[in-house]
Amino acid sequence: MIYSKATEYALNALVYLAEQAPDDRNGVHQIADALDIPGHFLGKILQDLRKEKIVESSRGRSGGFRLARAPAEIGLYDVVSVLEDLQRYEMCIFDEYECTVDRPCSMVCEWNAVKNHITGFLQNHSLADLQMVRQFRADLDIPK
Amino acid sequence: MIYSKATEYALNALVYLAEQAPDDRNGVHQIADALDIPGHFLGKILQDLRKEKIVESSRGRSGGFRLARAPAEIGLYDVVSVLEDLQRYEMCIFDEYECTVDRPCSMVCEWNAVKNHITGFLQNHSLADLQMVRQFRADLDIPK
DNA sequence: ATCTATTCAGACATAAAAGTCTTAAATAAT
DNA sequence: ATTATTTAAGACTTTTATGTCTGAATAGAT
Repeated sequence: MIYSKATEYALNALVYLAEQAPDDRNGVHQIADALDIPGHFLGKILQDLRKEKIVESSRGRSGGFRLARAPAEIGLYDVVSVLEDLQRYEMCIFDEYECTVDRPCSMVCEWNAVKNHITGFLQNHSLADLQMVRQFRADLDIPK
Repeated sequence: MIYSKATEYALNALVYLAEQAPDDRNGVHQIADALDIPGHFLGKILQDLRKEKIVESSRGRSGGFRLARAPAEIGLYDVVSVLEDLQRYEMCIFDEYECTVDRPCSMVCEWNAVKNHITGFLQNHSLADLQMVRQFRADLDIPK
């Protein structure tokens, strides 16, 4: 993954939630155990996602997390931007300078196309797309 | 920058060296001062680059660093791979699984195209290209 | 009402990245 | 030979990312 562990865990947890019945509450430990990722860390990540209205939670005995809306309505860009500083990807490969269309670097530096590709991918795909990928893999028994 | 500080400093330092007379020795402090980056840290980075034969060094009174070959012969992939684990970029956006052409993920997941774009950029460009970018910017007085 | 499972919130701990410092070894100039 | 300058190497510190723990708040079950 080119992003942090937090983003990786978030994407996996969200796909997990997408695969459950839409109204089911899923406990942090249930998710963490199923995905084999650190439970308390996932808890913090889910709280961040909750603040951005990507998941909903309820406390108490049968509490847990669920998606705040349908997977197709949850864009990857929105998810990733919760946990990553995507401003980084607006910088030129060369250094910290910003690289925009009205600056010559963007003409010379094809890096611009690369970073637009990354950002575009995130903007044009949703959780539903990721979910489909995982389903394909499961169907074909792609090993860990 | 999507890469680490070390990579950023390395690219800047190498472009700096490319702009000097080919046989000149350039001291770490001279480079670090010119680029306003931490001197001792740069020293370690240059040692890593030396071990990979990207720069040469000589000790003593009029010692310093210089490029081991012409800028056009120094590929960005070679430089970046010294300081980054580029294996990361072969992983699927979804998780740590490897995503290759003979696996279904690569057909569904356009992420594959994104990461090939990144890797391809590095493989198809050299220090000389970066140097040209910097020259353009300097000529047009692009501010910091 | 009480018990218990659960999230919430934040403090705490560990690991990795980034940066600093010190000392040794090499070499050119004096 | 001595000295000043420079890289080489590694220990050390700081900062950020990752991960853990604890206790309080909440709400369903009994």
